[in-house]
Amino acid sequence: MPKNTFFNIKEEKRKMIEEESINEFSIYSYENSSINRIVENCKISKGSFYQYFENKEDLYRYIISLSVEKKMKYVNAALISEIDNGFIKIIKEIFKSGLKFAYENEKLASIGVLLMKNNNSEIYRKVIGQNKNMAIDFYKKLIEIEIENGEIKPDINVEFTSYLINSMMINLSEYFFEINKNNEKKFSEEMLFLVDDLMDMLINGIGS
Amino acid sequence: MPKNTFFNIKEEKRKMIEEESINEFSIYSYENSSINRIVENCKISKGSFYQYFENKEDLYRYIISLSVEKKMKYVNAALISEIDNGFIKIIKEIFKSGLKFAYENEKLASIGVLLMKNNNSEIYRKVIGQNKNMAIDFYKKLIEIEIENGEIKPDINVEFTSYLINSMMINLSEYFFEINKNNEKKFSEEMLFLVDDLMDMLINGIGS
DNA sequence: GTATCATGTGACTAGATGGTCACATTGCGA
DNA sequence: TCGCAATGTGACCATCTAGTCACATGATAC
Repeated sequence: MPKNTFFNIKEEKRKMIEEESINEFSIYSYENSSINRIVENCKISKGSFYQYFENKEDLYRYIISLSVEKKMKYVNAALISEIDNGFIKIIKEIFKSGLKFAYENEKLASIGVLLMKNNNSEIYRKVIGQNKNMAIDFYKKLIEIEIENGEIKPDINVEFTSYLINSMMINLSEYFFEINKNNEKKFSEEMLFLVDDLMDMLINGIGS
Repeated sequence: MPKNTFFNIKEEKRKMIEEESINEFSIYSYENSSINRIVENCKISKGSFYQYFENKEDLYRYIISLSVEKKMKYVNAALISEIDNGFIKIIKEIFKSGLKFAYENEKLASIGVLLMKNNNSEIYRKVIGQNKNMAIDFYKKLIEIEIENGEIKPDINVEFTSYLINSMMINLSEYFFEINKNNEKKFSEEMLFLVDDLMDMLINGIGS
């Protein structure tokens, strides 16, 4: 966590540091990011920076925590409202809220994507660590329940399917970013139809 | 391309340099890899290295070309033998040959994975560049043909589905690596069943 | 006015990096 | 044995990195 000094400085300055850090980490991976660049963009001195944060990792973890906190606000709302409505509805809402988060917090989302991609790095182990399979395990439980309910084929490879759904969520974000980048389209319900397409594919397949 | 000198040196030495470079790039991304480390591991001098290669990029492109060439040998064989057997069979064989390549050339495959992950880096643009969507476009054509043949639903999102299949191939490799790492299982036909599972999911869905 | 303490500063360190270059060694043909 | 060209070398350069530290400035208390 940042030192107390960081929370004592003027809010304007604090926001500036947060903003520039988010910007840096949304462009560069942890390893390739640069404290020098951040302090230069913030127009604060190196010495000041190290009075606010223990080190680079301290700053990174703080920024990640901001991102996680914000994303949780989106996803939790979806989870709570759909918890009793079965697999498809829950997954759909998780995906949609994930997309919405990514659209409304492009840089924070990008930081997450970069971290997830670098899943062999030391910082990944440190930051994600034992929570690595949290999402996958969650999907696994949902699937198992739905198999019992007779909604999902009992002979599918649950482990692999959970992994795949998790990957799809990540891929979906990337696809979404790519479309958004090229087309300059505004985010709309139309974009969320992608989620419906995806879930339809997952449940019913593409074969006719 | 490497300079002529590189192809003049003793084969033993050349193989050594190739091997150590493959090792380095399979662990570190292009940006994080180190020529210093490579020459140290090869026990050649820095000066020698720069008599073989123009620069770091030159070496990297060469190693990538080795990897692509080898992978093509696997995939092309599959393509040629299955070209007339329809979408499912072709995709299955591409996936299977991809897995086989990854298993038998773990480090080369890892280099490819690292490059694909860094799809925002300068080196990605340089090396992959305009071939970025080659695989996706290929899947797109296959799907369109199969829609005409009545084998695939005509109302699916072709663009998105192609993208997804491409992602699946990448995810599959990663999943495969992860399983392989943890279980110390030998590669077997059993592993290839994953591809069958995946394709069954794609065609028929997981719903019952 | 002075003492004290929090905050701000940027030159500096040690360790990397990719790449260069003057020079040393080797091999080979005459 | 000489001469020349190909190959090999590692100290060195400029440039980057994260992190430190002696000092400067500012604010508050008395």
